[in-house]
Amino acid sequence: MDIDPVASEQTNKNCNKRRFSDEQIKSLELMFNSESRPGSKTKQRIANQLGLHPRQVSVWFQNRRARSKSKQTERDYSILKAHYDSLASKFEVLKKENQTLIIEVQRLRGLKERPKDSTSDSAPATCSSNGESFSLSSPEKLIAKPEDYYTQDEILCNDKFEEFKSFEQETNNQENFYMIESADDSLASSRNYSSVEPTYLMEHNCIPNWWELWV
Amino acid sequence: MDIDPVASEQTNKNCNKRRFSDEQIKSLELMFNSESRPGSKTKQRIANQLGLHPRQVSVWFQNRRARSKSKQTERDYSILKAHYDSLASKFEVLKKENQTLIIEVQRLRGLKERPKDSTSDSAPATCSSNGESFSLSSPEKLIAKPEDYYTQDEILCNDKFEEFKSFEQETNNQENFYMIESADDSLASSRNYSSVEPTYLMEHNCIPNWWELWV
DNA sequence: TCCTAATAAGGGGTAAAAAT
DNA sequence: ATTTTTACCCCTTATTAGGA
Repeated sequence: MDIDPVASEQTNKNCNKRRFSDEQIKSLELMFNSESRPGSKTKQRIANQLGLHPRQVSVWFQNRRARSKSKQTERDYSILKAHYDSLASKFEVLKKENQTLIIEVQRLRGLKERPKDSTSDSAPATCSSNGESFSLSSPEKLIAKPEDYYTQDEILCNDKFEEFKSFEQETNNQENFYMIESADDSLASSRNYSSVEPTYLMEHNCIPNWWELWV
Repeated sequence: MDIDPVASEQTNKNCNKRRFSDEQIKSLELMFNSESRPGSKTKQRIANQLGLHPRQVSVWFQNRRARSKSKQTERDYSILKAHYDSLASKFEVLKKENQTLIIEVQRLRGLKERPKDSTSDSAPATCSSNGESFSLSSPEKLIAKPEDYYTQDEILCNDKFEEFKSFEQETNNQENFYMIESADDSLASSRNYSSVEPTYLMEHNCIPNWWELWV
C-alpha cells in the first residue's frame, strides 16, 4: 500500500529503519551545509543521486534541521554560560575595586578630618589569593553597603550550574568552599548538591532535583 | 535463547505508528512523574493496565526520559539567563556605585590638594547606541580583562541571544558615562591609589577564574 | 503543499547482572 | 573467568498532527 519500490534496495515496506550508508550521509551532510532547505527539485535530484526516495530525502532534511536546532540550544547554553562566567569575573573585579575605593574614601576623609589615621591598613583583609576565600563575606563592612548580599547569592547559583551541567564530575568536594559561608539557612537548597545526578539522568535516586520542582 | 519474559522483543507485526491514546499518555505521564525509571515488573503492570506491549512501555519511558533531558537543557538555559540578568543588573548597580565613589575620591582629593574642583560635571556625552556587537569592548575596559576574547562570531547565528544582546547593549550607555571618568587608567584602576596596595587586583589577569578550576 | 514539533520505534554500543 | 542476557543510552528513521 505504501512505499513504492523505486529506489529501494532495502525493503522499505516494513519500517525498516536501516541507516543510510556513510556515503549517503556524507553527501546529504554536504548538501545540507550548502543549503539546509532544498527545494523539491533539488531533493528529487539528490534522491536520484543517492538512490533514496524523495520522501526519505525530505524527511532527512527535516530531521537534520531539527537536530541542528536542538544542538544549537546546547551551544547557546555554553555561550551564555561563558558570558555569565565572564560577567561574574568582572563583577568580582569591580567589587574589589569598589572596596578599594571605599577604603580610599575613608582614608581621604580621615585625612581631611583628622591628621592621620591607620584606618587604611585594613585593606586586604579577606580577599586573599586562593580560590576558596573568593566569596569573602562583605569586605565593605567598613561602610555598610546594601549590596553585601549579592555575593553569595550569585556565586552560589553559578556553582549550581557548574554542577548540574557538567557531564563528568567526580569533584564533589569543592562544595565546601561555599558551604563555608553558607552557614545561614538561606542556602538550604544546597542539600541537593549531593543528589545532583552526574550521569545523565537521575538514577534510582528518586529525589527530584531542585530545578524539577517548578516545571 | 529468545526472550520469553515480559519485554519480549517481538517486533510489532507492523510498525504501528499510531499514537497512544490520550488516556494512555496521561497514565504514562503520571507514572513518569512518580518514577522515571520503572522496573520490569512495574512496566509489565503498566503495560497490562494500558493494553500496550511491555516493549512499548519500555520504549515510551526511554523516549520520555530523553525528552525530559532535552527539555531540561532549555530550562537550564532560561534559568541561567535569569541569573545572568540578575547579575548584570547588580553589576550595573555596583558600577554606578563605583562611579560615585570615584567621583567622591576625586572630590576629596581636590579638596585636599586644591581648594575646589568641578569634577562631578560628567555628563553622559557619548551614549553610542549602535547595534549588534554584543561583545562590545567597553564595560570593563577600566580594568583590562582577559575575557574579552569571546567575540561576536560565536554570538551571531543565535536568535536566542537577541534579548540577551539587547540587554547587554542597553546597559552599555552607563558604561560610557562611566568611562568618562575613567578614560585614562589613572583613576579607574586603583593602581594609583597610593595608600592602598591594590596590586592583588589586576596583576594576574591571566589566571583562570576560580570556577574554571574544576569544570 | 511545504514546513515544524512531537513522537514511536529501530539499531548500535555498553555496562552490569546472570548464567555458563 | 567467560559468555550471555538485560536494560539503558544515544542517535536515527519515519510517521503523524497541525500551522501558515
